Amino acid sequence: MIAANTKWGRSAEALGLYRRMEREKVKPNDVTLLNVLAACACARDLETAERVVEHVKSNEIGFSTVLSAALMDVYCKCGQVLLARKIFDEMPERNLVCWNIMIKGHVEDSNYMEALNLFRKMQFRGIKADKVTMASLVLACAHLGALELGKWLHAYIKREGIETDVVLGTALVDMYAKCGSVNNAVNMFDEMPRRDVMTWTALIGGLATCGHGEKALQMFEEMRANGMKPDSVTFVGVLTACSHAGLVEEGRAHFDSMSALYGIQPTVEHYGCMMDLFGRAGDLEKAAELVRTMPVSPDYFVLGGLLGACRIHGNVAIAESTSRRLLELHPDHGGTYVLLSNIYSSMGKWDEAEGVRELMEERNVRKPPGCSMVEIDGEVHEFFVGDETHPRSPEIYAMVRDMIGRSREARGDVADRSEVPLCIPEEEK
DNA sequence: TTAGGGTTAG
Repeated sequence: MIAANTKWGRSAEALGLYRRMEREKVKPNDVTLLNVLAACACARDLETAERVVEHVKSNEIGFSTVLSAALMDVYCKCGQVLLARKIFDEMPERNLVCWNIMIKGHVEDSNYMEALNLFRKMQFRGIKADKVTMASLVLACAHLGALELGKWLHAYIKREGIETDVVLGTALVDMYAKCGSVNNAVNMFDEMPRRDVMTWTALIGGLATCGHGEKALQMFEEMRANGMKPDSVTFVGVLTACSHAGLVEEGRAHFDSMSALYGIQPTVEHYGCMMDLFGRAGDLEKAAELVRTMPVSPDYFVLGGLLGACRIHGNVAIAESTSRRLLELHPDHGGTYVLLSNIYSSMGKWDEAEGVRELMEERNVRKPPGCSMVEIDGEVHEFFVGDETHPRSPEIYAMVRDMIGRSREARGDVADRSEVPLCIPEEEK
């Protein structure tokens, strides 16, 4: 009963059954506890997992490889990666599943380098990776923006004859799109023999954020023509495509079709996209009105996005009311202060800008420095804003200068590329 | 009866 409930996504019922066993003093065996841990992993229930650990210890059941793996997975999913890693490091025997759980755990913890490190160790020990290992590693590359590494993983998958099923295929589509390689994402998508909603959604969202809004909407039409039903996440991609491509009316129509045609109720994410749609298009009043009237309360993303739009379009009034709300919600978030102060200073309101900086000082709020990662020759380098200590800094700044120059040229902002500063000016650090 | 992988707004 516990296994079946877990399998069908009813982890609360599964955990309820385990509590009932405890009450009725029915002794679980190792298989019961394994299933309970699987339910804990689904429900992110650390407390019950700790009760299972106590039970294993006090009843001389012992931690088999499988039971330890299940526990590691609970720890990873509950954000306790170090606890999982301790079990992993102390295990007398590790099979492929253990490695896969730990690699995914590090990826979820944003520790992509450690995930890739484990993959290296795995190869060193002669353990063959499978499609599950690869999906996690490809995801790590997607987060890092490590295109060359991602391409290498793709080649490795082909060379080792690892099956590219719909999950791994979707991960590759997503990785290529997140690394900005639209052609590779589309090619991967075309190559796949089977695609599901997530595959289509990954491509649509990827095209949208890479600046191919029209193509994303075209794929959305193709998706529907293929009889594939979009879900709530698909619409986030569709609305992103509209806002990035400046297609206000299309965006509005798609937003309305969500509930009318598909019975999908818009969530805060979708309202965020709509706010962005109006904000990017320069209609700050409409963006602000949407934030005022939306049926779900706007979160940090929505309000922060509105404040960002105010900076782009230089709207002080809406910026002030929005940052008031943001500062009430998150008084120790440095980004809000910096953004508001930059809005003031960009309009020559130096006293107000200084006032915000002083408030920040008073409240002892710090803004963590912005950080970028750049991949050169398959190696990922991390740079902080104004960082000149990295040995490859001059090269990176030259690249950034060139990129900014090109985008300004494309927008017609600056004709002469030499006007773009080589280093980030002191005051922006 | 038995552990692992993919899509989400500024």
